[in-house]
Amino acid sequence: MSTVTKRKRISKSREDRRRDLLAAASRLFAARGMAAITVSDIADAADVAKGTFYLYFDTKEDLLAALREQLVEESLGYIAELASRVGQEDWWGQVDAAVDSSVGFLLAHRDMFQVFGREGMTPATQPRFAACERKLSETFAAGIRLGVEAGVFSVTDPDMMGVLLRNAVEGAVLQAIVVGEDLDRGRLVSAAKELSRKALTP
Amino acid sequence: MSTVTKRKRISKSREDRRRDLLAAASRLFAARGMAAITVSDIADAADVAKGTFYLYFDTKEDLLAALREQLVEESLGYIAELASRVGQEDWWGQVDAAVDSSVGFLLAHRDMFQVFGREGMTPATQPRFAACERKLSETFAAGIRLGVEAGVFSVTDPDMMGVLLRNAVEGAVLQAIVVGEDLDRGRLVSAAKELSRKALTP
Amino acid sequence: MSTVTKRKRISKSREDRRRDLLAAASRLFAARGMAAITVSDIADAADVAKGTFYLYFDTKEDLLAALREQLVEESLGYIAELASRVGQEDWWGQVDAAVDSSVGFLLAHRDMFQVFGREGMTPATQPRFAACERKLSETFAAGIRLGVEAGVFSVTDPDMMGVLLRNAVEGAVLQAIVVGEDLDRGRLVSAAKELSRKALTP
Amino acid sequence: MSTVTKRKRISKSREDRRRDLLAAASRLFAARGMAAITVSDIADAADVAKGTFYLYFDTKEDLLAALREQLVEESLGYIAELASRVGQEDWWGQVDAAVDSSVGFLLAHRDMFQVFGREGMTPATQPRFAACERKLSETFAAGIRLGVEAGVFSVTDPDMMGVLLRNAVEGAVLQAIVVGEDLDRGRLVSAAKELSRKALTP
DNA sequence: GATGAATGAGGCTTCATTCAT
DNA sequence: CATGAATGAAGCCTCATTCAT
Repeated sequence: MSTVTKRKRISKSREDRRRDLLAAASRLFAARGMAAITVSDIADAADVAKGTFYLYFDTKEDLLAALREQLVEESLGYIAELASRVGQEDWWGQVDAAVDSSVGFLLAHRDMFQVFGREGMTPATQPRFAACERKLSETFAAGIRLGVEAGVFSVTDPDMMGVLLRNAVEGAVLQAIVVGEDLDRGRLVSAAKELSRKALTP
Repeated sequence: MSTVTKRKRISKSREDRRRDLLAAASRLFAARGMAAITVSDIADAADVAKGTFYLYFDTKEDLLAALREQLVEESLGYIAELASRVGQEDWWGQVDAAVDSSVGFLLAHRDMFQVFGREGMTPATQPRFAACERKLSETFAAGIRLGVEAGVFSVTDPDMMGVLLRNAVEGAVLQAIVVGEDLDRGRLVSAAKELSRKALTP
Repeated sequence: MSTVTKRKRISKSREDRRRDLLAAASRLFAARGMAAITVSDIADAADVAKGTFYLYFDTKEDLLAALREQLVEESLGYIAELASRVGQEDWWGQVDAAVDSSVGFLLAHRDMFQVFGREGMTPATQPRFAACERKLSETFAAGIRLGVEAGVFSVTDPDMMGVLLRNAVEGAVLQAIVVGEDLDRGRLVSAAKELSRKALTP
Repeated sequence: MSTVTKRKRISKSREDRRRDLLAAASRLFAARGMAAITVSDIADAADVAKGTFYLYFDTKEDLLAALREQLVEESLGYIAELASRVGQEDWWGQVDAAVDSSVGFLLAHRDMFQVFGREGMTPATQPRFAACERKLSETFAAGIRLGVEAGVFSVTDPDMMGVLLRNAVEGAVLQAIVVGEDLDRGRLVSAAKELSRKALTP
């Protein structure tokens, strides 16, 4: 009598299964670090056999890429949304909204950022993210520049200020996520708004 | 396989050897990512035999820890230095100085930050760094608090503002380092000073 | 992974399906070598699902055996035909005919010989073929012996000469097949006839 | 208490170890067929750890290539030797000598021929051997042609006759090797000489 | 019957670590 | 001390075979 338990064969739609594997992987990566996770672990967590993994991804690296792509995709969506709001009437309201949505977005994808905010950004991997970050910074900068032109904001170097503000908020949230400490979201958002407003005030 | 190249037996002081290995490791990690570097690579780069590596470090993880400790140590030194300047007469000059030295410190240790800013911060590893970051934020916050008490600065939430400002500068520098793009240090420093001053201005 | 292509459910007679699979297999084996071909490849080439393969063969080895048996079967038929002509009046005509039909048979089954002339003849597999080869050599020898008794041929060791002549022709044809070079059939047949005749001449 | 037995670490010269591995591999391949043998089997048979195998060969395929090359090398040596004797005075003695040395060479390398006479000659692999066989046939043909020019031999198509005679002897020996039956070397050699002499006789 | 997603044993390969020289 | 060949655990991936639909 052995302890081996046979798995029930369950067929799922291709998309579902793929999602399961991606979700299992990001959960494990976030919890224990990419280097520590094997394909077996991922398959087990997704409740499929090891071989099944390879029905959905060519290699382990392929899954990584997919995870990366997923985050990039959603980030680009978020950036586009952000950009669409730029240049409306209420300039200071926009600043607040940008802070709010940034924090919201980061927290909504904490797992992914925990993974890629760290190990994922290997020399081999970062170009995709780098482009994304540049775009985000650029979006911030564009908003600031418009506000300056409209005579509402006043900044010496809008581009660099965009980079700094983005990193202030992003860094603070990620730090909290990675460290795993309880984040007082309210306090963070308030302080970030105060910082942003002051930064853009003439 | 592999081609054979004989090495001359060179005796160095224990400390020198150790330093060589650490330096080789951080260089390699920064260039190609931790996951891609083997003990062999490190030994080769330090121009010693693989076995020699184990005369200086118990395990590969041990070297990692040493590298980590090295960064933490230097960071703590830097933080202490920063702290020693807090509370002097010239409040705004202190702000500028903090920005200058932060950027300087980060750039001086770019390799290490490139390594640990990414993959090194595994769930298993971060507590040491976390403590360090907390200390740094706390030092910033202390300075701000004193300034507020002195009636020079005005901030609603000094602690959180410390975190935000630290991340603004640190994030901007690290982003540049990781991405490898040319950083216009002058512009960054100027913008960071502008941001810091505005943030603390009543 | 892999792109999905739906197949139409086509019902064929059991024998036809089996033949399709065998044909597909021998084609693939001949082209790319047995080791490189998977059950999937065979199923694809026969335009059926992988599972269908197992409705016609218990295992991959089972198909191999069937392929082997097929070749053995046809070889035995050919040998029987050869044997039936032994002992007729025109002795030298028989020699020529044997050469002609040998070359013809080998070329007609080039694929199979290309497969089994090589990898198929694993230690585990050859006994079936060995028996076949022995029978063929024996048939040649019998013909020679009769000719000797009839006073037409003259050979010291008919059995061994049968083995040698068989291998001369078979080897030359197979070499050409395996190498894939253009075989000048006419030249080969002429030379083989010259060799055979001289070998048996007093 | 477990049944695990530790291997004693024994260092050997690079060449010796390599030879051990090649020898172990060809022995196993000959006995059980290439497809059935794993790197583990080879390492075990050579009494080294699996990892050690990769200190001497990049991949399993690399060992195969080395084995192949070894056979090709020795074959070329043998061919060169054969060629060096062509065109001496005693024409018929040369014929006998060629038969003798052919049989000797084949038997001396039975293991290798048993391996490569079969599975090794995969579509991917044969070009190297093909060139070798062509060279051998060509050497035979050259000898025959010279004899014809000298007025000693008489053959219609020396090239093709070279191919046929080579295959007669080679095939007979290999057949015996592969099948594993006891070969009466004396009878084979005698018959082969008779065949060769008759083939070249005017 | 037919299908192809799912399974998991087993092969190949890497690399941290050990140890005889 | 230094060396680097040797070790073997462990990871990635393939593919023959099964089975729910």
